[in-house]
Amino acid sequence: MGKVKPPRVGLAYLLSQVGAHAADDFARRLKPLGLTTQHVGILRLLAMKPKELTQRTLADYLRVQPSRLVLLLDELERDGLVTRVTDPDDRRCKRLAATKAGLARFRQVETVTNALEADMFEGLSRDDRVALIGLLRRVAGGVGLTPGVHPAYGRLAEKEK
Amino acid sequence: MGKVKPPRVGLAYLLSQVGAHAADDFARRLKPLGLTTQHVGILRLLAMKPKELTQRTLADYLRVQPSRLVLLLDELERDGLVTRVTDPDDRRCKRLAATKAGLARFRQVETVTNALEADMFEGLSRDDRVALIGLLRRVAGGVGLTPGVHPAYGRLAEKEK
DNA sequence: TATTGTTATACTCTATAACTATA
DNA sequence: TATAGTTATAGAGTATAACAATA
Repeated sequence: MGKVKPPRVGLAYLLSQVGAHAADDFARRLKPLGLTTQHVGILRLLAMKPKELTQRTLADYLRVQPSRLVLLLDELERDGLVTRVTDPDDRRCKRLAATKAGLARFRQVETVTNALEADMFEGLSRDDRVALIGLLRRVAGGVGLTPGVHPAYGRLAEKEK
Repeated sequence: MGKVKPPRVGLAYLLSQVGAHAADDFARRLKPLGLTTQHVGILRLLAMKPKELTQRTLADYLRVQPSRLVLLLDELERDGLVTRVTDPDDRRCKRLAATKAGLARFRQVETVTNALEADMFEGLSRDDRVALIGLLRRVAGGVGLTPGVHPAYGRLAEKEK
């Protein structure tokens, strides 16, 4: 069945392959918590308790379609993790905030993340990990990635260039 | 508009973020060639001129659904990059091969890849790149990734575990 | 008239199962 | 009966445009 020799691939491929594995593994571990990576991206920001964060601001930052954000927030709100409150000063806007349950759920996510990293980088020493982080940060900075904003959110990146 | 402070993220997140960027950038550069990353995954294997490669074998190796592979091969065949020949010994099987045009197209892909890597890792020295490759290979090996098989092909990875 | 959030719609990608032809 | 390839169908994700409420 498996008579196929592995082809040679470059650094970018390797990076994308390992990165995709990390994302898949994370998504799998998130499932028992009833969350997707997109939910977590939202919770991660709301957990910092930013003031005056509206759906529009969040959509712009994460590069999600506002219409997509509606559905994601519907789910988070239904589970009691997030609140949407109409702004009294501008009744068009809704102020977003994480609930206590939302913050607690996010701490669970952090536990999941720690477990993932422990497994995934088991073979790497402390120094190795520091070196890897440093190299990746330099690449990320070089190509202009925003810290904490995952490209998978909006594939509109294609249009920007 | 952008009053959001960047949250702290870990190594796995950084990896997935940079990896997703690499994949997006590659897909963007592939578009003028009329190919997707999935097409390239197939071409990459066929460019090694393996003997007796059938659709079933390819699907198992790449972890694509056979039904999905049909469509991908339809496109590659329509563009004259790949041939499907019914095996005379077992008329159910089709032997796959890259055409001359297919091999030429794949060389163009390699040029695109080189350009991508030159841009993406511009800020890294030769030694940095070697170090990064080494670290990533160790992670890839540690989590059991198959060289040259991108997780994005089959999301059925979720079921295996 | 412009903007926020929402709804409706279409399109792509993936997954499943049913079908055919061969064995 | 089992397998290789194909087709059909349904589901999730994404994108666009249209819409109601508010400014």
